[in-house]
Amino acid sequence: MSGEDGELYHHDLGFFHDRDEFAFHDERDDLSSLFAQNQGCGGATNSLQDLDPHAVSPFLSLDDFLGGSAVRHGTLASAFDASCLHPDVFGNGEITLVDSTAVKSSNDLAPLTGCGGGTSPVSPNSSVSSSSTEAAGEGDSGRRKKDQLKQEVDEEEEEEIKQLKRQGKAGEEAERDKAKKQNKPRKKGEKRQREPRFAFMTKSEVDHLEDGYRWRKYGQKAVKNSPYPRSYYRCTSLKCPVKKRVERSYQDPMVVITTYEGKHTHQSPTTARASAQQLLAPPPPAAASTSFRNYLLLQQPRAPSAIQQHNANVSVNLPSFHSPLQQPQVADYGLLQDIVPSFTQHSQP
DNA sequence: CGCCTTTGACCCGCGC
DNA sequence: GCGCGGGTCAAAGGCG
Repeated sequence: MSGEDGELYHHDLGFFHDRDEFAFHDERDDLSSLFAQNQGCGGATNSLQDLDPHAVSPFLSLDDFLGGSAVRHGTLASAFDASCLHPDVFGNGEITLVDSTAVKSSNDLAPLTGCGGGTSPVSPNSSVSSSSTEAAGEGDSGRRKKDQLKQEVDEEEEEEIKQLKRQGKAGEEAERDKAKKQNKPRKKGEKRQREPRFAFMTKSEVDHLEDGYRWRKYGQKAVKNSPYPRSYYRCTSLKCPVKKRVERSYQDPMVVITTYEGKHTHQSPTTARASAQQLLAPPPPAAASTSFRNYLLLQQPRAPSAIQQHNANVSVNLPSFHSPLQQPQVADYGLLQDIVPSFTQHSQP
């Protein structure tokens, strides 16, 4: 991330930095003011956008991120009990703070994004989430272009590799050729679109949060102005484009910032298992209900309040979210069901 | 053996 | 044009 993106990040850090004002805040008053400050996140005021000149592009709502599946915003808002604090944590988007009571594990979080994580245990903690799409902004345009081109090229390259192999070229060599080519833009002026992103802040001692998917770490970079490195993960599933970045806040080492990018093109292993189980037997009525989806259900009746203090010391509301009473659309089930396998299986005690 | 992490090198875009 | 920083690649090594 460089250039504007970096700037964005720093703007965000302006928020992030200020742990006293942003994440896991303890002061209700401050949160209130914060919230008031940030109503622009889909609301009428765009103070944050004013703060951040780059954050002018259309936000990607959670709906958008969730593949257009009409996730009930109100539900999410309530569930996250969070407000949009900044339109662009890692681009342009929305942030939600997640109540610690909501997030017993990353398993509860990531499903929301349709992306997911590793296998490490997770401590129950508060989180912040943010959806974003840098495709809209100029922020990461460079990398975006590259990625887009890379994806566009992938299929062609694949064909080329096959041809090369047929021509006697070693597969490995062909792969390398492909890799090299991937870094070269195919056409001038063609803009690469970044996958939608969705970021969480999670208070956790564990960096890599379990979210039902399998990930392979493919890189790690030192983060400027931070003693903590940023790790890059990729979904191990074949042809699944989802990536995630995990970094620890240097302001609050307990805070892990996880950014998902892209949508899974497959079921999560957890989901698959759950589905299989469902086929075999009806879900237990009181199964361990730590699923985020479960939490969503619990929270549904609640109106998205601007400020609600929780254990996590975060409060929020997503101004852009619809009322929780709004009729859920069919799609409500679509991606969420995909990503939160246990949702329908865990009934309330 | 397969999968994963580590890590240095590399590429690219952006700002100066 | 250069340097910086973010993101990615891929070889090497570890682990079960």
